[in-house]
Amino acid sequence: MLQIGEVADRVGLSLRTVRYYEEMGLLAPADRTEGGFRLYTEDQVDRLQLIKQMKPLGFTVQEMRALLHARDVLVSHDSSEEDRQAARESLAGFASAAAARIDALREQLARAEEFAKELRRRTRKPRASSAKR
Amino acid sequence: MLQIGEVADRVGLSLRTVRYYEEMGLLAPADRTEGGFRLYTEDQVDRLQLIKQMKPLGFTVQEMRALLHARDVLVSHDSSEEDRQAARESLAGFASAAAARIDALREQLARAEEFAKELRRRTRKPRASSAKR
DNA sequence: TCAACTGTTACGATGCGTAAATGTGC
DNA sequence: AGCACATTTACGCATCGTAACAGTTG
Repeated sequence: MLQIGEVADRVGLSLRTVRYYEEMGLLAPADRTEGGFRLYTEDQVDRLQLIKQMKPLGFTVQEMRALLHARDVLVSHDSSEEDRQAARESLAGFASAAAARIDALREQLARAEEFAKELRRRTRKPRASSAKR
Repeated sequence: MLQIGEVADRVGLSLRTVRYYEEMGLLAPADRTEGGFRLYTEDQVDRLQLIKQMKPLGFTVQEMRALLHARDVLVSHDSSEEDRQAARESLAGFASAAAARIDALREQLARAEEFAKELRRRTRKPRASSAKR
């Protein structure tokens, strides 16, 4: 069982963020010490990693909660086939959303590269001040 | 001279965003009508385009203001050589920051793709329920 | 007992969205 | 005169950062 500091360190999130995700219902600590310190299992560290992977794709916390719920249903061994089916559909939705966002990211990247290039161009001191433009 | 709606449309920003950037000191309208309507020049539209290009790289509004200021110094014909030099250094800093963020974006993209793939994998209904894991 | 860690609470920053009530332009 | 467009003001939201102050752990 790990304390929040260890967990945050390993996943690369701040304590605040971990607590925030808890507040938002993404993951509650498996246990607490007598004094109230949060205690986490390795599984929960994985869950946090998953969350951290989703974030850059711009999913909101609510969406992440939904996705995690679907995952939970699929992972659990005692969920009905209907639930599983719904969960799979939910995941499929997220998968295509993720694909769309990845495309957007790719476009962003391309434009950002253009921009950076332009920036470097402006940075170079013009030789003979042949003011073009 | 264009009104804010035209400008926002052409650049692809909301009115709110344009006004917000003004509030933050990124660009003031070149003029106003008698009644107070903001009026912009084509140059200002370009400036907004530039701002819009920077945003995806995660620069804060303050950073954008600094970068735009540096650009202004370089573009202006009556700025001292010291100012120009400082501006070039500032731009160089932004250029390397941009490069770093582009690298980060690229990494994000790669991980996002992994993630999406994983998501699609979970989505497929397992054939004979050979519960692996 | 001390240092390092954690707890809760709460206010702040960023970047806008979104009304509400009103005025302007053509 | 009408209707689209604009103005200011202001509150709301997501996602944390950052104290402040107190308690816990080893």
